[in-house]
Amino acid sequence: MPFLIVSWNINSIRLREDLICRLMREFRPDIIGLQECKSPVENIPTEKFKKLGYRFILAAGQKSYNGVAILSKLRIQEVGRLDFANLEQARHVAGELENGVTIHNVYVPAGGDVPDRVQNLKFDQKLNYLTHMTTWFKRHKPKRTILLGDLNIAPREDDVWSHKSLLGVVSHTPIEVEHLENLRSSGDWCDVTRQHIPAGKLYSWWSYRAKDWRAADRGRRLDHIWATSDIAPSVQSSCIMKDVRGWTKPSDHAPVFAHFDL
DNA sequence: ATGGTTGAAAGTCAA
Repeated sequence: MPFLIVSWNINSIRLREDLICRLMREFRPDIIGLQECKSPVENIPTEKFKKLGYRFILAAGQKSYNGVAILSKLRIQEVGRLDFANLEQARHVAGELENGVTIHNVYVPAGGDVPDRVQNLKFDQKLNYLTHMTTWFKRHKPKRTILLGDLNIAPREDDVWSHKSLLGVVSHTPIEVEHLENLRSSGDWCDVTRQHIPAGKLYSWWSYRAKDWRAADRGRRLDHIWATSDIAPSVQSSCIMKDVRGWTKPSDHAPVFAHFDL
């Protein structure tokens, strides 16, 4: 069964409702994992999504911050909303498709500005969040599972516009990369985007602060789609839709796509 | 070295 799955940090699901509908119309993905919905679940607009065929909606929400959702054309049953480092923040929702594939949608804490876990509580929480996730997946030994979301780490030199300039910048520091690598090995995960595009600069996020984000092109690949090694070979393709970053009133993140054929 | 923008929501806080 072929299906197209997307991960997209939407930076407000209410403000971006029409942008999500445009993505649905233009690319017709089967499943969309959203992060930074910034809305309580009861205030998430669902009518237009359902009219476009996305009848199955799972969400974890809170006021103003964080928030994740899965919008799906395929029947999906919620299997958990985990609070990995006990932060009491809506950063995870998981569901299971009828073909037995489990999808974890995660919004890893950004971690603040100072890359020091003593000076900066938010950085400490980010690393703790990754450690708790790692422990959880080691215990649960996932199979036929997809992990996607804004992981807020760009692990490789070619995942950032300048490796040298960003070594001390939260999102690309060695300790974060090490934590992400520990998470990756926790479930025998395969980064399916890099499986399909093994080399070259690749970004999913460009700051709002640049005068011309496209010309400056100072991006980072913070958004990821992973699959366990049993289903990773069934990925036909993966890409980041950079043009979406240039749509009217965009999110600062572009959506990541993966095409599976299971 | 610094400041630049956006969003939620009404203060700033977070990214």
